[in-house]
Amino acid sequence: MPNERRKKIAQNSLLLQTFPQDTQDMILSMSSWREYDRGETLFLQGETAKAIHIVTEGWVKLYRIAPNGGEAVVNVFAKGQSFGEAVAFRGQAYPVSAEAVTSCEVMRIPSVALLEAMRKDPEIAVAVLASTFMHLHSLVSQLEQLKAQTGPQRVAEFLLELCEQETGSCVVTLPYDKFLIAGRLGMKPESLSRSFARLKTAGVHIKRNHAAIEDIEMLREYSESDPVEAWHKAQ
Amino acid sequence: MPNERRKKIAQNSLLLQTFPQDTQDMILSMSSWREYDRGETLFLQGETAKAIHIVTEGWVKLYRIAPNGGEAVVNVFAKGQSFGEAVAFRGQAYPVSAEAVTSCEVMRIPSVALLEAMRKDPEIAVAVLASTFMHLHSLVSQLEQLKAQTGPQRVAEFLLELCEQETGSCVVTLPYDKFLIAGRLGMKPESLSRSFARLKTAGVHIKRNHAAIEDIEMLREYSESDPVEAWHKAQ
DNA sequence: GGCTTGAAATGACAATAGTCAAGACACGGC
DNA sequence: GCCGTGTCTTGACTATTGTCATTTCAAGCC
Repeated sequence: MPNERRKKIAQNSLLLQTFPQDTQDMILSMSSWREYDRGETLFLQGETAKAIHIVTEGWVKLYRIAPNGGEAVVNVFAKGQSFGEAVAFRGQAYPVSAEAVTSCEVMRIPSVALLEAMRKDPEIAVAVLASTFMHLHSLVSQLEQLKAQTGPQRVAEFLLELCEQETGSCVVTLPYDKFLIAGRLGMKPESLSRSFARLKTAGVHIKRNHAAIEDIEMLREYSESDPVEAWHKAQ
Repeated sequence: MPNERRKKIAQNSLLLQTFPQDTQDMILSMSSWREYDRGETLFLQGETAKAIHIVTEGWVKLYRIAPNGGEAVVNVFAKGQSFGEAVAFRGQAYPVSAEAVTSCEVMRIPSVALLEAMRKDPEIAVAVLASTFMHLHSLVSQLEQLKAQTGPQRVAEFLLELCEQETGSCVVTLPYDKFLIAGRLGMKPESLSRSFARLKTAGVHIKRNHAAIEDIEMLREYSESDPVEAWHKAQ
C-alpha cells in the first residue's frame, strides 16, 4: 500500500501537524493502519480505549446507543481528522461507538506513544489539548444547533459548512447518505426530506446527492434568522 | 473571607484533586477569587481565555447565543466543578459565555500557572486532559439525550442525576429555577411544567422546588424505555 | 427491455413541543 | 392581613416532527 501517502495525511492531521518532525516520526513508527469495510465496527462504547484514531481515507461515524435503543450520531469524521484523544490517556471506557460508513482506512496511535511524547515535550500536551478542544467546540456547536435552531435551519447550516466559498452560488456533494445526515442533524430521514423541500424557497435544489445553492449569503441569512421569521420566508 | 474553606473546595475539585500537594499549593498561590452577584457575567463568548475557573460557591451557567438570538444553555456548574481548561491553554476565544445564576464565588487559575506545572510534571497534563474529557463526556450525554429521548424522559434523567441513591424513594431539591432547568434540557418552561405533570404517573411529585420520587428504579425504567412505550405508561 | 431492489420523496395521521394568554400560587413589603 | 410582584402552571391553539404506508425513482441485472 502507498505507505507514504498515509503518512503524509497523518502528518497533516490537526492532531499531529504542530508536532516537531522527530516526534511525528517516532509516533508514526509506533502506529499501525487498518482498513475497514462499510458497516464494520471500529470499537463499541464501554470498551477500554488504548489508542487514538486518525482517519486517512473514507468516513467514520461516532454514535451512541441510548438505553432506550435510540441511536444518536455524535459526529462523522473525514480524512485527516482524529478522535479519542482525551479518553485514551486514562485507559477509560469509550463513551461512544465507532463505525465505518464507507470503506475506509484508519491509523491507530497507541496511547503509550503519545504519553511518551508528552513526557519528553510538554508542548505536545498542549497540542493534544488543543485538538481535544476542537472536539469540545464542535459538540458545543451541535448543542446550540439542536437547542436554538429549527430543522430546516440546521440543514441549511450543514450545507453551508460543506461549501468552501463565502458568497455566490455553488454545488456541493452530500458526503454520505441521507439516513446518516438525518441522524447527524438529530432528525428522521423524512424530516430531512421535508426540510430540503422547505429550503427550495431559500434557493437550494437537491438532485440525487448534490445540492445546488443559488446564493450562499441568502442561505446563511436564512439559517441565522429567527425561527418565526424563517417560517414566513419559507411559505 | 474564610480563605481556608475556599482552598479546601478548590483542592477537592475534580481538576486539582489528583495533583501533588506542592503543585496544588503553587497553583493556589497564583490564583485569585472573585464574587459575583446573580446575573453577573463572568465572560462572554469570543473573549480571549486567560484563566481556568473553579466554582467554590453557588452556580454558574455556560450558555451560547445563536446567531438567530436563541439561547442554548450548555451546562450549569456547581461547587467544586471547573471549566475552561482546554480553551485557556491556547489563549483561544471562549466558545461560550458564562453567567452567575446565583450569587457565587469563583476561583481563577491563570493559564500560565497550569502551563508551568505541566512543564514540570507531565502527569499534570494527563490530569487536565482527564478533566477535559469529563466535559466532553457530559456534552456527548447531552447530545444523546436531546437526540434520542423525549422531553419527559430527559426530565426524568435530570432528576435521577440529582439523587444520590440508586434505589428506593427520595426527595431532591431542584438546584436552580425552572426557567434555567428548561433551558438546560432544551425545552421551554411550559413544556417542563407539562413534563412534570406527565411524570406524576411515574411516581414523581413536584412541590415548590422539591421533587419527591416514589421509586427511583421505576423512574429509571421510565427514562430508559422506548418513547412509544413511555407514552402508554404515562396515560 | 423488463424486472428487482433499495433509497428517497410524499401523503395522511398521531403525538410532541412551541406560543400566547390567563390564572394560581408563594413571597415580600407595608 | 392585604396587595403587588414574579414565578410557575394551565388551557387553547398552532406548528413541527415522528410514524406508517405508499409511490416514485434510479441503478443494476438477467
